[in-house]
Amino acid sequence: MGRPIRTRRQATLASLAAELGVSRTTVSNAYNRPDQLSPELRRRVLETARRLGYPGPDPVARSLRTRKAGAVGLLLTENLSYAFRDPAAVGVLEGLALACEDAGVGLHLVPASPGREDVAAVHRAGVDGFVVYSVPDDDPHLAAVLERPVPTVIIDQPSLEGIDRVGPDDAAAVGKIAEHLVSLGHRQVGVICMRLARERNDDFVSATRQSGAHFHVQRTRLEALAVAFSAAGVDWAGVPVVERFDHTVDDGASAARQLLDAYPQITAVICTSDILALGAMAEAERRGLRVPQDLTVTGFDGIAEAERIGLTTVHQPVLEKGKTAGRLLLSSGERSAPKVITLPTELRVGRTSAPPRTVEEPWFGG
Amino acid sequence: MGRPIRTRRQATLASLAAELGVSRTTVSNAYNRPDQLSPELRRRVLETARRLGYPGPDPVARSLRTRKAGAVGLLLTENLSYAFRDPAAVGVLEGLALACEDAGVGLHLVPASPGREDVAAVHRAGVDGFVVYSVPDDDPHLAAVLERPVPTVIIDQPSLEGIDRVGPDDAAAVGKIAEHLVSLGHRQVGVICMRLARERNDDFVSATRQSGAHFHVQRTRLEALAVAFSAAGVDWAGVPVVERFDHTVDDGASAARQLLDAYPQITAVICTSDILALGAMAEAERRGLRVPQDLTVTGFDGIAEAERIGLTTVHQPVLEKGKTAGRLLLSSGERSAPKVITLPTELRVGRTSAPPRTVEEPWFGG
DNA sequence: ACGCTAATGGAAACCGTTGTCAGATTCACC
DNA sequence: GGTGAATCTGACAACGGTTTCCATTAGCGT
Repeated sequence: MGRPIRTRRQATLASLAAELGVSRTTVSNAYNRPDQLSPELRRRVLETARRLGYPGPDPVARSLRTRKAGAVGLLLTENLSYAFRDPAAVGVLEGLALACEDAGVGLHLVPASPGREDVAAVHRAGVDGFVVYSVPDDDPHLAAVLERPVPTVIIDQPSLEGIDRVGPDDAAAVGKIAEHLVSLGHRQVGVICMRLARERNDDFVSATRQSGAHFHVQRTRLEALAVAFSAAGVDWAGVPVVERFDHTVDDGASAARQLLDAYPQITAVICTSDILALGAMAEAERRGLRVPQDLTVTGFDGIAEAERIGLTTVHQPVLEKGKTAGRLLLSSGERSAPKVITLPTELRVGRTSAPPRTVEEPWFGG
Repeated sequence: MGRPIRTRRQATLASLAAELGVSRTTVSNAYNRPDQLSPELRRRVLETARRLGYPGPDPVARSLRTRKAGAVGLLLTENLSYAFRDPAAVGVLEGLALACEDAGVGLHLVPASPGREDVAAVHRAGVDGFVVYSVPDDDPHLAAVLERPVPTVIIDQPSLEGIDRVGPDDAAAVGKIAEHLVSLGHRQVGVICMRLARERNDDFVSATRQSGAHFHVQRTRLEALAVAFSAAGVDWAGVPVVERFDHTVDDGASAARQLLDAYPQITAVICTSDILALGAMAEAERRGLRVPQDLTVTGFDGIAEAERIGLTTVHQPVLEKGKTAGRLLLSSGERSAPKVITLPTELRVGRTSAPPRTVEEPWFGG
């Protein structure tokens, strides 16, 4: 047996029909509408197809004719590794893939080349719709997607007029963390966050860069922290924020180092992701700080590893996020009003947060 | 501004040409060959396109004509979550995605519906090639892929005639683990492995099931273990092997429980993945066994979390695996002989393996 | 003025299907 | 053997582009 040898020219539906002495319609029906022709003929068609090495109707031609690509596009952040190394992002991906699988459609990862502003890939993608996840709000790829005449759902992005959207209640979630820390007595805190814009800045973050951040989630979280701490009487302008462009445990560690070197009095490190928090914990250990006795560390996302080590974090339903987006997109038939879906988050207090050292004595000056 | 309102019928290249009073060729050239028409005319074309809300040439029609889909298909195991929850699999995915990004082509995840034997998705995928990863060797989807007249690369699969293949030197890798354990003095070992076939079996594995496993990697690893331990004088038939269909930390834990309940004398648990090993460690802790003093645990894959906790494991270059497969596929121009690429692995001894308790005394009865 | 070359735009074939609709064939049944 | 119903089949027109020649025009040196 073995696979058919691919000689010169591929067989087509037409050539198959000619070989059989039937019309193209009949061959097409043999594949797509078995009830439209006799079982006997169908058997003959399929057998001849096998003999001729005809692989069945060409998917592209079919798509053109039916105006259905059978796939949805996913536009991810420029840096793919960023997405794949973050379990939270992978969770979204998984949820989306599951929704697609349920619907029997493919998931097409659009190659959004980082360097060149090559939007062509967006134009080249044969898809019936797009999901856009975690790209900066000024990304040209996003603009290109919006120009395509197909339904689109955005995840974790600022609202766009007329576009479906799904995201967690980020502000509320961050509020829970802040409230937790404030109630524990922390007043000297530092923040480690992910990239805020497309330009690299592995350093402390100025106020203007904070408020001008192009990554919606990060901006929202920082703003919510500012609000919550200000409300608790902490001067937000005095709270150091360290940014890291790449999103790895090592970067979290180096950020923590930078933060604690400059502000040793800090009692709590707030990280805007669990991955960064893992790094912060490693750095704490490296410098002999006990967590949580000497230093409180919090994360964000609620990834599995965080749970295993007991990280205090805010859990968000990443799988649901992807699934919901997928379902929203795939169900977008003749819906009228665009939908906005907000998913719940949950504070999970672990073993990495405790009152600050200086508060160990019950009375402290106020 | 806002996005163009999609009234009745989409503009097409033809309608745009008519509006402009030029030929379709010219409009097409405006997009694809700017050097073929005057800048002035091109500007006019593009501007009119914007005005009419023409989103540029239809990708599907283009693909049909050019016979290039601009995407490669990825056929994953039936159960998507299985793939996404395993950092090793995600690493492969990442590598593949990176290779695709470099080449500017999309990555199309084929929805291989678990239940129904719905091979149609494979036929429906408009792609220029396929990568097949971690599917059982009797999977109908795999057969369907091989029937498509496009190049294919398989990862971690048994060799197929005429098909490019990339995989780690699994047998050698396992040999290193076995050798390590044997040299530490372990003779009473147990094994925890992933699913061996498409039918669920969350239980001990018979010899026939072992040798008849349809997942190539798992079968290879078990066989290599058998060889290595037999060579060391251990009767492989007496070594218990527990299988888990799902691939989660919890499943690893439950497998370890089942194993240790039945064989408390075991001194080392060999897991065929790090994820399972993490579960085994959790179970050891639960029953008060110290690792490695009371129990040695080893994994496989070398995922990041394993490294962080110091798991003894075999590291395989998962990212490279995906990248290599992608490059192989995308470079398959007029190559003659199919290539087989074997990637190196490396034993990483961590803090979870040590000599067995009973060997603490230098002399022990033989 | 004249021919030659380069630049520019156009006509038509083709990519491989699907879907519609009308016509052909078969068939059971009276 | 006639008749209508049921079942198949075939012709043809899209689907929305790309690409290979060709034709025209413009530029230019002499």
